[in-house]
Amino acid sequence: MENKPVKSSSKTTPAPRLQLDRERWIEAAIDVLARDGVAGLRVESLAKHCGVTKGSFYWHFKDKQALLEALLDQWKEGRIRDIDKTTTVASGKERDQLHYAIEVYGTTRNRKGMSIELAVRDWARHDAQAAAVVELVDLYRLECTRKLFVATGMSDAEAKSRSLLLYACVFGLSLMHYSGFDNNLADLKNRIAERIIAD
Amino acid sequence: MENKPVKSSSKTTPAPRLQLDRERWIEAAIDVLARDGVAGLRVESLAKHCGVTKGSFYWHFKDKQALLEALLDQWKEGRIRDIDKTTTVASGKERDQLHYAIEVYGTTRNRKGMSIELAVRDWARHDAQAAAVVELVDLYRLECTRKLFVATGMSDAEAKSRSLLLYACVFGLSLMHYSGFDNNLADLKNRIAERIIAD
DNA sequence: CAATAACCATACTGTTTAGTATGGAAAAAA
DNA sequence: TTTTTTCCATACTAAACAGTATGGTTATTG
Repeated sequence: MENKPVKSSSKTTPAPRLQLDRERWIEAAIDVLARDGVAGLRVESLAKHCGVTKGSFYWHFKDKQALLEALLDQWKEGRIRDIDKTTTVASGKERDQLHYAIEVYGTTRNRKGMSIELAVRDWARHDAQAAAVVELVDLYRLECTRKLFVATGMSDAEAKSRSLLLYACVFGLSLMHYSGFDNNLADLKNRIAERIIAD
Repeated sequence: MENKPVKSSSKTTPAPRLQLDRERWIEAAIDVLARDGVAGLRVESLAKHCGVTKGSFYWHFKDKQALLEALLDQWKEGRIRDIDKTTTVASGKERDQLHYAIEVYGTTRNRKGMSIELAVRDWARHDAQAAAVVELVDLYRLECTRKLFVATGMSDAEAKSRSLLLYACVFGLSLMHYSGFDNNLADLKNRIAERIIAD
């Protein structure tokens, strides 16, 4: 049926090509996920996007559900890594890092990442597995920034509320259409960041 | 093709049944929208949900697109009415009303309303028409709460940033899975609300 | 009552899916 | 080189879907 990538069934070298090709499918799927959401994830169009037919797909994956699960897993791992990287900082620089955490998600360079984020969250509204992964990632995120806030001298309760406020705001902003609200959005964002982080 | 509801084609009484039945379809569609999102809106299942067949649907609507447009229009009108009701308040009570605006969306009683909100916003990510409606509603909302913040004595720029922060937080919170983050979520929410509203 | 319009069911068409069965090419192993 | 494994194309099935054509039923109007 499906191939366990790493565990080579024969004796000598574990063929690396297997996992690479599977990764290729997942990467393409993430592209589609970012652009069209889970509802837009169709096996045949995905195969077309990869330049093959779905005969290939059903060799690498048992069914569509298997791809979705691999997708969730991939996303989870990537997020954890990214959160670690974003919230690990030298002592004393915590406040700067919190500002950075707010800004990263707003930049156009991270547009695709936010699209995936929103797609997964919408997915989680109708799928228990996706919801579980989102919850895990959210709790990890909240915990990491909580520590940063504590390091700036806040009480634990206050740090928790700030941590929650920070991510709620980041995701909420990406959900809204406010470009016409003001002609100095940079100033607005600065004020918001200050409000979230400052004492 | 399609029936213009109010404008009665004959002479005497404008039959009220026409518009009522069309409303009935739209209401059912909003139910499905809240539960399954736009992708879950299928003509036949919707008809089943109404206890009829799709023969009825295609009498009331030209096609699926016509229903979607009616849906957006209905949502827009409802939102504007609700925003007016929520942000119109006696002078001096503005701060209380801002607190109320935050709380309403969080209550379980408004769970369906928030589901629709999120469904429409996800819809807007792939559809220009929906995006335009969301932008209109967002700007209206932001403007209304901006006035409230100004009434509490803030500068215009600060009021704008608070207004944006308020709704970003409200929608962002509904997007996150944080119930396991703390065992006193009420305290967390109170702190957040204070942070958004207080000087 | 007769006739017209409003409303809906049934029975189609065509398209798009997920998934299977099978065979064939290419590479690795024997 | 022969054989096996890997990998993919082609050709199906079955179901879900949007939309149409048509006829029947109920209510409304003349």
